[in-house]
Amino acid sequence: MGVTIYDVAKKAHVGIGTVSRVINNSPHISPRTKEKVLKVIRELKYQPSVMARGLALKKTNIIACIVPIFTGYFYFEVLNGIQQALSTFGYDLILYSVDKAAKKEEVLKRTIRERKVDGVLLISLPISDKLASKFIESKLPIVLVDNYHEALDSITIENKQGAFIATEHLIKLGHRCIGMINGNLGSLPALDRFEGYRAALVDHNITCNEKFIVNSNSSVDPEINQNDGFNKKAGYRGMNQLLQNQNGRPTAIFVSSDIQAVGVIRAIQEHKLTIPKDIAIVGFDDIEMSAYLGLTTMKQPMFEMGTIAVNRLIEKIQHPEITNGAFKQLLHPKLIVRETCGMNQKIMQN
Amino acid sequence: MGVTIYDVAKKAHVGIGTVSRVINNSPHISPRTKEKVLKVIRELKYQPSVMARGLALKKTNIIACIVPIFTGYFYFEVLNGIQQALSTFGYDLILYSVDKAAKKEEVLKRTIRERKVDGVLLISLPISDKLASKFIESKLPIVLVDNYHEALDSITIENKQGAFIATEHLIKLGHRCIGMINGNLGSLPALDRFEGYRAALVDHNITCNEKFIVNSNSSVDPEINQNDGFNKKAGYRGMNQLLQNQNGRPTAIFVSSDIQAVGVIRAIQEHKLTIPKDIAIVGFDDIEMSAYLGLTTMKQPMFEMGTIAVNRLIEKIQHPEITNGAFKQLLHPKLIVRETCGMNQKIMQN
DNA sequence: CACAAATATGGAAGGGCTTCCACAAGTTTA
DNA sequence: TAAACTTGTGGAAGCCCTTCCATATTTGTG
Repeated sequence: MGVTIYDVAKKAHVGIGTVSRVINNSPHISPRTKEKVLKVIRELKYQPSVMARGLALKKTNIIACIVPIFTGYFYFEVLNGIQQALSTFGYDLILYSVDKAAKKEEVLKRTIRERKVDGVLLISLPISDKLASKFIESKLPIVLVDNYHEALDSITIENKQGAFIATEHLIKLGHRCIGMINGNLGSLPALDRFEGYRAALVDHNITCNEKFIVNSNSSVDPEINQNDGFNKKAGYRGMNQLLQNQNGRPTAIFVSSDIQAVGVIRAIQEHKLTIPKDIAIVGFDDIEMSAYLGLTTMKQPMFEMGTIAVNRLIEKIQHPEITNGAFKQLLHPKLIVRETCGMNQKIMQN
Repeated sequence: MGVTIYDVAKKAHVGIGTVSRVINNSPHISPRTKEKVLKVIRELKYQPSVMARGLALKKTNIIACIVPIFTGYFYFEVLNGIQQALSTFGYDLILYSVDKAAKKEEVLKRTIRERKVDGVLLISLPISDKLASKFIESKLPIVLVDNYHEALDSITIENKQGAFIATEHLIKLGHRCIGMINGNLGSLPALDRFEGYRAALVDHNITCNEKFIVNSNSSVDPEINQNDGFNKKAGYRGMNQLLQNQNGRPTAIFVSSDIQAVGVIRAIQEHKLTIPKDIAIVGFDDIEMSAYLGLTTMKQPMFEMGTIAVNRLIEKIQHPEITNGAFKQLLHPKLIVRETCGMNQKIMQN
């Protein structure tokens, strides 16, 4: 708040370069001077100015994290992983939450232009080819989490495989009439999960009834479109829609996200049906709440996704020569069996 | 990424001061030159360096937001409000999530020293007298949200009043044996809510049975202590504890947070009891999920808290002469009646 | 029309750091 | 003992802005 490197230099009877070297742990400095300078720094409570350093170094020690307008534990968990990893590297996190695609574009472009951050983490948000190449050109490191682009580094999970496992689990439990409640097919995860679901049915020679597949494409209700349809309301609406079908109903449903499952469960209960007796459910994500709902689901390693992303990003910041798009981490979801699939009665532990 | 104010000045055949004035909308500039400079800026895609500007101005246009390690919609909502308000002012948000008290101290001290941010928002986190005066002394603006300190500005909600209303609602529904499941009494909100609960009972001449009051003080389980006991597990454990009581059970319970209520509901269901028939519930917070649980609760204006906090903080940044501690905004929670209290059968709308 | 006042503009200084070059002092080598 | 390296240190220059002061230009007034 006033004490600068000059004050320290003067009081320690050394040059500013020496002080700078001490701060930055430069090897070419004698232990004696180092100690002397350190002492003065302590006395004066000197703290280097982040701004000045940033200006000289063209580095901010901040990374930007762009998330959809967050309304889900998924982002919480991922952000927690990011935070934790980041702090071990001494980086700070600027958070941008964007509601609509237009704003996303604007934020991304601005981060490139402004150079306020050393790197960017883009969570669950697709990126256009044009913007992707802008990033490459600008040499601003970026890592995608839970989304994919050919030319950029990314961390994704095996959505298709996960959906396959989830659906197969229901099949193995004897279900032959399995519906799916999905998010917006325009999003990659939703599409992949749909394909995995279908593949499992095909694999087991089960014809899937198109009537029992609901996705939340282009609803007029903006709330339902939020987050690519991965939200409670979309689940609630989807399930109601499915249950209104007069030609019977499925005995089991694969729901493409746990958050939707909350709405699905609600809808089922309102129809006076019982889970899993009347309808069994498997979700996807394993958000914190899922254990309390007894929800069988595919667990995503969310926290881990965050830490992996940070590690890669820091690596890229430190080694700018690393080529973009070489890193494609694929994580595997894991089946967590609870009650809604009808296999266990109780797994909650106190 | 290279084009500076000098490049613009040269190409536009003006001085750097003129360019600076154009960027900053200084009034003393002729429309002609302004247009000329603006044109060059566009051509060169010039973007002022945040760092350099920060150095010259001693301003970063970033504010820090410190939250408990977030695992609750409450913070989501507040953060959303903050984000939204901040972006209208052109500020960015650095997020720090702290797990333990020691880290909180460290983060706070660091923000003061580093001067990386123009202001601080402290969410749901108590602050020591010592640190509070350090902030005042440092002239770094700070606003507390969901917590209180005499000497600092704060936005809190009427916890006591809210708890009173919630409890009274149960009383009015005919309940006479009302328990409470609370967070950690060491936290102000928990204490206030407890007082409100008791005041309501006293007001209606109901003696409260100490056996039916459970709080999550100092559990050995760190998970239960997290977030001052406002978490699912604490609710789950608390309810189980209450139900193990051999001398009967209350007919209604006031739960001090919706997130705990999730655990409470779970525990009740596992005991094969029905809500609200066997036990009625009223929560506190009205997190997003509450509607889907049919949970009657006290709604906190979370989003609004965020925006109010930002407005005040920006005001303080712009007018450093404003005295600290003069601003004490008290918001009022509102009763949202759903099903768990036994009053309505269904309020969910599609 | 002359001169004062208002307005517009250029650019040096300053903000606090890192880095590089130059040089001093100490050490090794032939 | 001189020459050739090492090692440690000082401080100018550079990073890119804003601001202030000096100067140039325009406008207004009697």
